[in-house]
Amino acid sequence: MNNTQDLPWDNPRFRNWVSVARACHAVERALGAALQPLDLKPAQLDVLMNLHRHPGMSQHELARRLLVGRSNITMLLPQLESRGLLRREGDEKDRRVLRLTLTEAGEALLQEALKVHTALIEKVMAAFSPSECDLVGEHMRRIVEVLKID
Amino acid sequence: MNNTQDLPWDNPRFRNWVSVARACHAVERALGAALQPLDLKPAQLDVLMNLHRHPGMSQHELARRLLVGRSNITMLLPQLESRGLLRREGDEKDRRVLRLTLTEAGEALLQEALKVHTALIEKVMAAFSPSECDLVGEHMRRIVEVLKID
DNA sequence: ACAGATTAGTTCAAGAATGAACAATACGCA
DNA sequence: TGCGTATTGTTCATTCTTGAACTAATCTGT
Repeated sequence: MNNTQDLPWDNPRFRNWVSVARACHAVERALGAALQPLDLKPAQLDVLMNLHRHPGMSQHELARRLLVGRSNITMLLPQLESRGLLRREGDEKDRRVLRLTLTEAGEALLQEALKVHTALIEKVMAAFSPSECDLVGEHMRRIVEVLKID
Repeated sequence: MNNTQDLPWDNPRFRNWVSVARACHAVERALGAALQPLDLKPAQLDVLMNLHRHPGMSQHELARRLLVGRSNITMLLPQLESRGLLRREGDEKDRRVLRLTLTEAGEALLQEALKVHTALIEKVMAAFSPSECDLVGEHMRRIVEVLKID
């Protein structure tokens, strides 16, 4: 141990954010393992979840929502499309954009994956009381907003 | 919007964890951008931070602490070593392990990077009161413990 | 109407991260 | 002592992600 310098580990915000980041990393890893039987990666599940909630999204909208590059979406979608989980159809009005929707198979797989995902999160968040849980969520959503402005 | 199914978005734990994950992702991305002038990636900063706090760590210990594969460490270290930021020296007792320590240059660069990192986190965590902040940190550390057992 | 600037999506090469297979070393127990 | 097992770190092939350059389509201002 080395604390002779003026370092930020006794700064509560710093120390606790580091813990948040570690926990996220750990949960992401656990989710990847838990999804293996469904042959889905966390990034692919994110796509399915977003398309379920916002059917008809464009690829660009999806990329922004996932905080990811547009090219990443381009690389990600064909895997899912060829598995018959989603459809890409050209927009009539604007022929540059492709509208994305889940197929029946996509919805069905999403349901299975969400069972796994929910179970993991329930386990991990069990120690949060409802009010703590909502408080944290509110703060986190504000963080994303603050950084979006940057 | 599509909420005709029995989906977990009205489950507070689920919805709020998703927000946590998004915020982490956003902060990671912002950190990457902020560290660019120092020619450091977030993963490399993690290495420096851990070696500062635990000098003489082995690569295996470092990998476990970062929740990362050993091979990742093997790929990561030469970049930092060749920049003169850390030393790898064989352990006398056990000739399999390599002990890792920061050089003066490594400590100096770490100080610079921590200024950037701390400033970002301060900005992002500004809305947390001290007690909220500690509460969240405690929960997150417990999450990592829970998953470590798995 | 039309030249210039924007925007959506793709391609491609480069950079990370992963896991399985491997070499060298250490340990444990007869 | 010595044999079988653990562990440490490396290598390598594969997969993911990224950002810059590119094409096609749309919008804007005159």
